[in-house]
Amino acid sequence: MAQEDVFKKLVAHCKEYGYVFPSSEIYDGLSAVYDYGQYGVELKNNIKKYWWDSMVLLHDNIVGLDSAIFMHPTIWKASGHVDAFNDPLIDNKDSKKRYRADVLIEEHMAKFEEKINKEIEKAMERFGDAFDEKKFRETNQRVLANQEKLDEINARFSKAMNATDLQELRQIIIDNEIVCPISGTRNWTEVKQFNLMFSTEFGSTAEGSSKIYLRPETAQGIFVNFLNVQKTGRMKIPFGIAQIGKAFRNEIVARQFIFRMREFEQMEMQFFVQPGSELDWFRHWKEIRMKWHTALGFGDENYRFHDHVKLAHYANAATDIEYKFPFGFKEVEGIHSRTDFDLKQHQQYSGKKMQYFDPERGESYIPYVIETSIGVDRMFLQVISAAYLEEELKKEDGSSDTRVVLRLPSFLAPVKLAVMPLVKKDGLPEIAEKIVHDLKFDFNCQYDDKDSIGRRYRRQDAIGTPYCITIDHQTIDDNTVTIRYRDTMLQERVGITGLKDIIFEKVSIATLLKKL
RNA sequence: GCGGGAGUAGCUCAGUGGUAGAGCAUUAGCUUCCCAAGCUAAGGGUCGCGGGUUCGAUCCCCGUUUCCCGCUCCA
Repeated sequence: MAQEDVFKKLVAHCKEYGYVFPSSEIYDGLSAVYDYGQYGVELKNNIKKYWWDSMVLLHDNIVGLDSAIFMHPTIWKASGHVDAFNDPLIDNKDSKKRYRADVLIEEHMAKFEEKINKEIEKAMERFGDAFDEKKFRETNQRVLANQEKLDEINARFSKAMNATDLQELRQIIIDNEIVCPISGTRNWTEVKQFNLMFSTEFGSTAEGSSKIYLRPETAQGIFVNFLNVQKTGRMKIPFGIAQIGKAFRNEIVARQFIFRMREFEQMEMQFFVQPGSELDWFRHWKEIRMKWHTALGFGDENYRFHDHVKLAHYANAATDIEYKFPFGFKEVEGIHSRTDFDLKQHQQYSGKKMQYFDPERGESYIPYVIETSIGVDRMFLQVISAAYLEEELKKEDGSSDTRVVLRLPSFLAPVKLAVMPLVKKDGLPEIAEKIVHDLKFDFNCQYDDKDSIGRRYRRQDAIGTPYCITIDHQTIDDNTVTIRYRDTMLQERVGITGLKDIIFEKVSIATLLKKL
C-alpha cells in the first residue's frame, strides 16, 4: 500500500475510533484545529506523563512550571516575535510568486536613487573639478523630478507602514506601476499580513483594554520566571525548568492533520548552564532525548538527528529529532543551544538583572540555555503512526483475514484492559462486572458483552487495548480467567486474584522510566 | 493565495428532473464455550450551504463553503 494511503487511513481511523476529531465539525470545521476524543485525550495525557516524569521525577535538578498563556506584551518584543514575523505579503496572480510588499516598494524606490546617481555621475564627468554636487542636486531638473517622486513615495510608504495600512501599500504598488519581476504583470492580490501571533483584547472594557498576544511558544514563560524559580527553589546551575502547555501560531499552511496546528501543545525544558559549557550540555541532551524516544520500542532505525546548518538568530547549535512518518522523516523535537539571548533580552527590556551568582566561579553571569522542545501533538501522531497496523491473518480454513490493530506501548494505551464474559449467561457477566469493579480504581477498564467474542477482541485491537480478560465456564470452577495479548493474540490462563499485579507490572510507567 | 477534483446515513459508496438506497457500523432482542462480516427488529439523511431555471431540483446552471491533490509560503 502506498505510504500516503496509510496516512489517510490513519487519519480516518483516528476519527472513527474517537482519537482525533476536526474542530467545530458541525459548522464545517475550523482550519488546522483539531479536538481530541475520548481515547485521544487518554493517549495524550499518557504521553505528557511520560515526558513530565522523565524530566521532573528522574532529574533532581529539573523542576516544573505552569506559566500563564497571557503574558506582558513587551515579552514578545524582547523575544523578537513581534518584529520578526509580521511581514506584509502580496502575490502576483500570473507568476504565482509571493513577495513582501514593503520590499517591492523599497526596490522601486531604489531605482529612483539609481537614476539620480547616474545623473550625478554623468555631470561629474562633464564638469570635472568644478562640479558642485549639492548645487547640482538643487538645480538639475531631472534630479529634482526624480527626487520629488522618491520623496513622495517614501512619505506614503512610511505613513502606510507605520499605520500598517495594507490597502495603501497595495495602492502604492499599483500607482507606481510596479510589476512582478517574473511575469512582468501588475495583476496583484490584496496585501496580507501574515502574523505569527494571535492577538486579543486584555481588559474588560473596550476603552481600557490593550492588545496582548496568545503565546507562540511556552519558552518565554520559563525565561521570565527564571529568577523566581532559581531563588525560591534554591536552584544551582546547572538546572532546568520544564513546562507543558498550549501555544498558538497562525500557520500559513494548514492541511497537515495534527502535525501542524494553529493551537498546539508543547513540552519544553530550558536547561540553564555556565557560559562556555553549553555545547557539552547540548550533546548531553541530544543523547538523553533520543533515548527517551527509542525507549518506546518503535525501532531505532526510524529516528535520526537533523543538525541545522542555518541557525536562528538566538542559537549557536541546533538539531531536530526526526521520525520516519508514513509521509517521510519529519521533525518531532527540537534541541537548541539558545545562548544567553533570551535572558539578555529580558534583562535589557525589563531592566531586571537576569543573572546568577556562581559561588564556584565567584562571579555573576547570564546563564546560557539548552532548550529541548517537543510538540505533544506531533508526538501523538508519531506514536499512533508507529502503532497503526493492518495485519494479514491466515485463518484455519485457509482463508485470509485482516485486522486493524494499534500496537501502542501498554503504558500509553488509553484503555488498559477489556473484561468480557465469553457468553452472556450462566453468571459469567456477573463475574466480569465484579472484576471491572475491582480493577477500575487502578486501570482504565472496559466491560463488553455485545457480539461474538472475536468481534469484541477486534474492537479492542482497533483502539489499542493491550489486554483482554475473558471469563468462561472454567472460571466458575477454579476462579481463573484467560488474558489475551493484543499483539500476538495468544492467551494465558491466570487466577483472578493475581490479575491486578500482573496488569500493573505490564502497564506501569515505572517500567518504561527505568529504561532511561 | 492560485489551479484541479470532490461533498448523498456514523463509515465506504450507489442512484434518478417526480418527496432516497446498499453494505458495514449503532441500539434492542435471539443465538453463540475463544478471534470481525449468524437471525430478527429499530433508529438514523430537508442528498454541504445560498440563489436561479422548472409545474417540480439530490440531479441542470451560477455563487459560496469545506475537504483532498498539486504549486506557493514557512520560525
